[in-house]
Amino acid sequence: MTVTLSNVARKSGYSVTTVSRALNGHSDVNVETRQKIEQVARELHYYPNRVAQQLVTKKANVIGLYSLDRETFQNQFIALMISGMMDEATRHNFNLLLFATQRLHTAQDLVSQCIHRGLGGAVISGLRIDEPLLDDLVAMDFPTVLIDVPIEGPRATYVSVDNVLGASQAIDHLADLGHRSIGFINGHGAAWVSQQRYEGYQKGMQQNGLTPKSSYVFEGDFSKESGRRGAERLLRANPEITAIFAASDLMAAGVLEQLQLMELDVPAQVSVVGFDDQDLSTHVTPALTTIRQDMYTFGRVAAQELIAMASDEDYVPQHVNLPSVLVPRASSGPAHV
Amino acid sequence: MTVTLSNVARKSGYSVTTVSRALNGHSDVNVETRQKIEQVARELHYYPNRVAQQLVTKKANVIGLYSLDRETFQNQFIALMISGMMDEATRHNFNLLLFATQRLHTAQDLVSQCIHRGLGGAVISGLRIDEPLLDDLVAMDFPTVLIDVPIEGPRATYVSVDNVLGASQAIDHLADLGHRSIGFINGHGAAWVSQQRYEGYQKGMQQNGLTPKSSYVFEGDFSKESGRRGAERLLRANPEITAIFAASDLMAAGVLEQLQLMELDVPAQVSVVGFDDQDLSTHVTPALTTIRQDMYTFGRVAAQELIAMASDEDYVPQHVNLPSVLVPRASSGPAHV
DNA sequence: CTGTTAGCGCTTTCAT
DNA sequence: ATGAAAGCGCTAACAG
Repeated sequence: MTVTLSNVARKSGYSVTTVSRALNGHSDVNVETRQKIEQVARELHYYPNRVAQQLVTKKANVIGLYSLDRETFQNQFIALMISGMMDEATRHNFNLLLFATQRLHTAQDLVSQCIHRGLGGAVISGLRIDEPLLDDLVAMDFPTVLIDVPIEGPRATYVSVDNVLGASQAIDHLADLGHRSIGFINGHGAAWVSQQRYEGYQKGMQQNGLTPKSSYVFEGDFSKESGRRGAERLLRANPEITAIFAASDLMAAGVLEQLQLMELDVPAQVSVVGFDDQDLSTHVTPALTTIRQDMYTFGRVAAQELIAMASDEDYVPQHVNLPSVLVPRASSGPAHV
Repeated sequence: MTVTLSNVARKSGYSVTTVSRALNGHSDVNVETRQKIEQVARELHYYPNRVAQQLVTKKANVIGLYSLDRETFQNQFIALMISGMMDEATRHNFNLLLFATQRLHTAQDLVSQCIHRGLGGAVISGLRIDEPLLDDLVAMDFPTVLIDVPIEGPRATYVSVDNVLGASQAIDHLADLGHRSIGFINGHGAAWVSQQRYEGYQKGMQQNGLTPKSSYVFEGDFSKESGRRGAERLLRANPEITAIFAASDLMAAGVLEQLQLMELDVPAQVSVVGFDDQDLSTHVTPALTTIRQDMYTFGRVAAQELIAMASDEDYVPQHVNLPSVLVPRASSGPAHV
């Protein structure tokens, strides 16, 4: 049924070894021999059995993506990342294996599983900052790239934007528009990015001569509903607020919804800025001003680092800081007087 | 470095064979022996090498997803499907491998590649109805599940909703609200679903005693922009139109945008109905009335059929018709008089 | 340049 | 109930 090397060998009259070398482009094969063999291989529709290849070379041509947060998986964030990883993997003749899991066990188990599945490395997304196995993981000599978790080691690195900068860009933008009372709706504290964006909010306020009051900050959980609730709270407690910065587009969409409910015009009465620049930011009304992070590139870069590590023992992984870009749209405008 | 069967064998004092059988739950192993072996395996953090397993059993525990349309990949449609496939795969101890490719070569090549990569079967999404290799593919004795392409064979089937019904449900809903002039913005004709939804539109009109004029139909391409353009055309050519049914939520979002531009109130002046029920349908204003198809379940069911085929030579694949459900929201209302 | 031999880690007859 | 031996399809020394 399936065509193997020895089929090609028999039909071409050469040994399995020679056929293998010919097909793998080794230099120690006669040109004519190679051509004949390639010809036969084509006729027979031969494709190397990757499984057998992998078993013997122990060189995995597979990278994996672990997505820890199931809900996360369903939004565009991860879809774009997968897309980027896929492109990069394809380019290097790697395959992409997907896993979703609620929780990771020990780092050792995780790594064993990966290795035995033939993975050359794994991207892990959705890890909480307080995840106990984090430290073990970096010590593990297994190529790992983390998304939005600041970990570095000889075989581990991470990809992120500068979230402090990103958040302060948002505040700068609003301050430039004359806003002085700026509320902040953050994601849940277990995410590293939340801590960073909070820091960026503080920094942004300060560098614009504004004092961040603690009542200006609401901790949401990245969901739309938490954005809605946050806007309600913030505005009820601080009627002077003229702008809200939400740490995700989805939460910003919730803010928009709540403002409409409260019959507050955006941006005439309240300006709103999100974070991510997912598609939904152009679907809502008004279109969201937001801080863009390019998840497709996250995926590409993560895969790139992983493949480099998997292919070269000595490759030293690089932490990659991707740019965060302010995308001004209709949801932000001059502060009313 | 990695723990193998023979490590466990040596440490436990049994032969590789026995250890293998013990760990695989064969009945011909002494209970105590099994316990001892399991104990050692646990201590050593043993995990079976899937690659080796696969090579010898030729039973692939991997299924693949081919996504043919790159743009498609980036929307929620495919992300939810992946999520569903992943859950189902995990449940059955299968892995999920991802591929994106612009075009497929011959069916034979596709299948060879899959087999040599160790795939037990593949889900293919984004195939055009006129794809030449379709016929070969079903003849191929390789487990295949197609998404939204009506193909059936001994080892092939497809998953879809009844798109004719879905579209007619949309028209029924609008007709019930008193609309008589209903425009239709379709997806591109190369998609099977477009043909079906067109048929459903016609049928829906007729069964409500309405005559579908050809000028009421616009062929878009599933993009938001084409929805916007469609609304513009339809309304310019037929000012009497009071409702528009778009064959995707994204196009419906474009319709909404255009109507706002034209200062037509939704739903007071024009009602809008979409198709899919993606998240964006609740992000737009007003929230979209739409025909829901559950892509997560698409993924689960597709994986299920695939795994059943891959695990059992004799399993006869079932075409699965998932329900389409009208989800009434704010974008549709009574026809104005 | 080409072939012989060995072995990756595992499962599976076939004996015992 | 357990073990010895063979082999899945391939690559990698090592000879010649």
